[in-house]
Amino acid sequence: MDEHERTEQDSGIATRANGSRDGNAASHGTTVDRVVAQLREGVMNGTLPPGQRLVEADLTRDYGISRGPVREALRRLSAEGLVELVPNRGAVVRRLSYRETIELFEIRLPLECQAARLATAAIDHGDNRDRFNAAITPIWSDAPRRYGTAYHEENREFHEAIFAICGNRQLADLCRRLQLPLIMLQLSGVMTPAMYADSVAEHREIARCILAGDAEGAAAAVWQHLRRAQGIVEHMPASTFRQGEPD
Amino acid sequence: MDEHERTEQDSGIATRANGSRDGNAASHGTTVDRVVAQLREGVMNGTLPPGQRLVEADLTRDYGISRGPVREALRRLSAEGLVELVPNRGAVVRRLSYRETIELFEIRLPLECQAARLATAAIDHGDNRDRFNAAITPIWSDAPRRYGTAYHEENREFHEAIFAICGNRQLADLCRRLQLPLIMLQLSGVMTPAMYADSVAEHREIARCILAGDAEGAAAAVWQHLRRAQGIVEHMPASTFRQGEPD
DNA sequence: ACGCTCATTATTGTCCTACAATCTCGTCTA
DNA sequence: TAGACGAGATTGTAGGACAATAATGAGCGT
Repeated sequence: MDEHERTEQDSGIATRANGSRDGNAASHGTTVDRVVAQLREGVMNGTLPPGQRLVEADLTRDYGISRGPVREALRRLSAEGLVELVPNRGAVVRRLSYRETIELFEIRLPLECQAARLATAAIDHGDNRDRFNAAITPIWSDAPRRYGTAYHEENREFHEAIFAICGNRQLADLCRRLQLPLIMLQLSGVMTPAMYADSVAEHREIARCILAGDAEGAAAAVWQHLRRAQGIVEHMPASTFRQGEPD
Repeated sequence: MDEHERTEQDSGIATRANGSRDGNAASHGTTVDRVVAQLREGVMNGTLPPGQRLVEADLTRDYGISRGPVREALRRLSAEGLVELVPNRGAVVRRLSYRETIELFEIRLPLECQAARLATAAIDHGDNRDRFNAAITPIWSDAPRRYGTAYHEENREFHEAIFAICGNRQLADLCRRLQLPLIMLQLSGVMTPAMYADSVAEHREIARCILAGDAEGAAAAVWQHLRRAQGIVEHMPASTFRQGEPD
């Protein structure tokens, strides 16, 4: 249902087409927060495809704000890794090269393992066990998984459940930022039902270890989970990635 | 007028890799780069102590530039973790709480282990072995270590040598950013000669594993190395850290 | 004296305009 | 055809202005 009806404006910025699922940011945020949220949303839901240029002048017009906040929003998204800033050339929605994608997995692997370890250690602090159980209920469902973004969402929420109880806010933030980048979206496009099944089984194993207090088991399960995902990415068509690596 | 852009994601820029070997921004960098470099320098050498306020108006005056670049420099340093941005209050040189410090170690641990693994795997690519050997020669010296910043520098360069050959630029950048934060500086103030000896011995063990191709051994050695450093930090006086945790 | 409200001040957030610096691209020339 | 060149597009920076917000301190009543 999301069309490519972006042929009217120069840079096709999603003015208001998206249904702003996270309306909270718009409420008390500053102008910059609002713009960052909207641009992020646009990138995540595909309205702003990788490689799309983000011209300051267009953004000031589309959002009705001045260049100051626009520039700051772009820097912030750049720090998040969602857009790329080229000196004197402006910002474009980031497009990962094959190598960068693998590099991100090499970072996520040990990091999410650590998050799983810490989550296991903290599972009985406060109401962590209850919150964790509540957050991961979907993974126990035997209903067949829906394709694409639907499962992508279940996956994201499962990992988020781990970050949420790991007790290390900086680690959690870092993991979230590394998960954002759009590989996941592209990933959901090439997954087969069998792959979904594998993924769900791995989620269950991870959850089992965490709930049982087996930190190293959880870490190993996360490692295996991400390695398999990395394997899928490695077999994606070259056209998925940005070409022309330096080096 | 010309309407041939934005047809797809091939808006031309995507293939433009960053050609900037950003060795040192001071040379041909933009205004912002210059300010960032100077402020970073000030934070690292103690001219700007933790907690020091960085008021935009003062900086515009001191550096003779307008507010735009000043603001951008502060955001960039904030992304680096060197300054803290408080809404409507401005920027202050970051001061880590005890908990934040521990959290950073929990991130560095698995990350630097991974860097050591990757470095071991890449030790025989290109001239990595030669470069690595050249960079770590100081650790083999039997001369007694000098206190304080002198050893701090040797330590930093040793870890840098690992990052440099690990083959994962994003991981290396991340590790560097996590090392920056000023714990290390404060750390060098409380170390005894025995601690220096331990640290050097651990460096040698790490180097031995990497050169011998023992990835897991190197990872384990890095783990132990950082755990010991973390142990030292845990026993530092409370006054070292920022008080008053949010939460 | 004490605590509270309220004006004052300091500082950031945003807008505006303008110009310099740099990049892109089409055209013209040799 | 290759290369120089110039026009247009876009970012980088300057400078001034005002609004929004948080810290400060004075005055007030009890």
